[in-house]
Amino acid sequence: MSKKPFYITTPIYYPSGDPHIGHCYTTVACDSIARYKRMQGYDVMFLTGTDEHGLKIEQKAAEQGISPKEYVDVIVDKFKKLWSYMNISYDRYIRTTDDYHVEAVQNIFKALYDKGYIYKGEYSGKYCTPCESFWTESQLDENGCCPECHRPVKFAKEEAYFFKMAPFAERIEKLLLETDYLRPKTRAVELVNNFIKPGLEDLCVSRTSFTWGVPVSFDEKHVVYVWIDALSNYITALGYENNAHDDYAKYWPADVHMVAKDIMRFHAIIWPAMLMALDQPLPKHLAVHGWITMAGKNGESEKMSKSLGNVVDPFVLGERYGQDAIRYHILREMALGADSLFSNEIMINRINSDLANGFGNLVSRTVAMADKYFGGTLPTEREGADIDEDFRSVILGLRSAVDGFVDETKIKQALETIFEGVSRANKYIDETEPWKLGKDEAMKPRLAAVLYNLLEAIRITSALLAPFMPTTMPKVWEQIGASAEDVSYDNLGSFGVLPANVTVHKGEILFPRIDVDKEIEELNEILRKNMEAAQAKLSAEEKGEEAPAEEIVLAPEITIDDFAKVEIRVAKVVSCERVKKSDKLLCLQLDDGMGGRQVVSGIAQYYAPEDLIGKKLQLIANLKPVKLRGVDSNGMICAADTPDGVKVIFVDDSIPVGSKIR
RNA sequence: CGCGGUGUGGAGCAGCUAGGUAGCUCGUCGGGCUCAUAACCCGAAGGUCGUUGGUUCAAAUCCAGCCGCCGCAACCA
Repeated sequence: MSKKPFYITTPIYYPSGDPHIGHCYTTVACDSIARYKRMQGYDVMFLTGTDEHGLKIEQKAAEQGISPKEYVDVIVDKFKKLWSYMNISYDRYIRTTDDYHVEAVQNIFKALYDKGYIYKGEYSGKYCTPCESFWTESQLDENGCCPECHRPVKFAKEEAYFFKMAPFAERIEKLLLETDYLRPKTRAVELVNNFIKPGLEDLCVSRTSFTWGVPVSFDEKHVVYVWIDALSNYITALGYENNAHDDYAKYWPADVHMVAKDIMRFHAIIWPAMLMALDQPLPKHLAVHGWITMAGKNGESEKMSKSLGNVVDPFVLGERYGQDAIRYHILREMALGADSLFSNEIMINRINSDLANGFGNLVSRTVAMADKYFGGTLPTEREGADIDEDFRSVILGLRSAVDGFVDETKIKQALETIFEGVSRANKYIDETEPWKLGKDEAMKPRLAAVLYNLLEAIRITSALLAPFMPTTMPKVWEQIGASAEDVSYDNLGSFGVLPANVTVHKGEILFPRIDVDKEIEELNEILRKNMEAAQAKLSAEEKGEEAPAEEIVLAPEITIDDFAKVEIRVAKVVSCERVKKSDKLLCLQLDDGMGGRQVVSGIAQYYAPEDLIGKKLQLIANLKPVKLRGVDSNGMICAADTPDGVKVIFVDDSIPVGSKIR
């Protein structure tokens, strides 16, 4: 009988910086599921990789004066090292720069074009000349400038290819609302309301503004949009539209794509649309998890961020507590959809209470007793008791419960379940009081039965835990004298698997208990140093950039006549209020010396209305009026973009309202 | 009136779909035990279940309004 296939993927990560614990989150979760399914006997394909194209990579490489490929090679190496360190058992690693992937993406793009789902059109939008890139309104920074270089953008058009999304809207809506594709499903409504109901816009799927990407095979000046490139990895890695692999028929459709919530949209909408357009089956599940957030100073959480310098280095943590402890903590806190709080304290407490006190200590005390009372080898004469029954049934119930949770991608619950078994075992020791039995020679058969039951419970719980903590569990098996066969999946459904005369081997402490206060102090010290280093680096970078790299690119030269077209006048703020239902807009009533006017400005994050009232400022007086969030705006006030935000240019109070500025 | 989520003992959460003694983990306190990594086991304290009103014999659970927090979308002339 051939094994059933199981295909699980992480996203392919964007190697614009070093991997951190956020990357570990998804990857460790997928690894655990992959290992569990392998244990169950599935033929597992576990895919991860890196998404190596795009403008940002091109720029990063340019900064360092190396080619994009050289740049990503270095970082990809770091990813692979981390995965190896964290014991990630991926079966295949795809790089979007792999030749076969590039070729396949070209074929996919061509196929979509031939089917009429991709057409050539014109892209128009905000364009940043120095960066040679288009940005959508929402990508622009808080000043309405380029998010990359923070210089002003202008309206421009370029030729581009588009992917028709509309034909798939209805099917996607059904997929999200009526199937269990999306996990957790609570987010489906949000997606449908925000993206599908307003009408799916055609997606711009090619760029001519940079070259680091997959060229469109039939129109070489275009490169394929990174998301089309990236999402395709899930099938190209199996050999779809290429000859490097031949696993597509076997593994597709994927059983689980796991992603973090920030890229849910692409996987929930664009990816299904692509597959529908290609006439391919859809993946079975999209498991969306939250972010690891750092517990901040005031108990507030902040997203992990490199610029904040609060990224916890997985290598450092692994060094201190062991990879499995890190894996355990990540998995144990993971909830689908919700963010999970990460702090040194939470992690250490978790390691102590579950791993050291709970599981580790259970192994330790059991093995120690077998050693002490029987010299390590149990006698075969046994005496059971009623009390054993409940214990045994709890332990034997674990496997099917865990199976269920793993299938639902509920890793946290799976682990909780196993640890209920661990607790039950610790309780069993108290119920049976083996230390008393040990004092009475006549009770030796009873004692042997108790210890044997405990070893069996450890065998079963440790085997169930092995997919989650693959490094430590084999050490447990060593200690309880279990063979590889003893801990196979099939043997987790019954007691009596270990040999009756099993011999234990007392070993090292599995999870040493951690001194919380001392450890937190040390970790905070490390964190503080990291922060300082990050800050120093940041300011050094800024300085470096501001001096030579500060090549301020000026807009094209204009004549004095051009300038004369702009009419700047002094105006006084009469009143000011926030535009309701808006985060960024203030509505100003100005005395402009011409009867007054209303101007809307996007500075609500920097100024409170009362900060402005009574002040004089510069007004672009002849700007074409527009409506912003339904409010008329007749002009624009002058403000400077600074690293600390937007600063309005106030005018000396002695200058009369209405004065022309030139 | 953009959309959605959420508000439960000190902390983090479950319970809410199918109303009926408020539960789990950690922490705190008391007790027990000594095989064990000062670990383990038992017990206790601690909650007007955001708020107001409604339905009901009965509401954390259903309905309506309000408040707070979070996310998404919009908004930056």
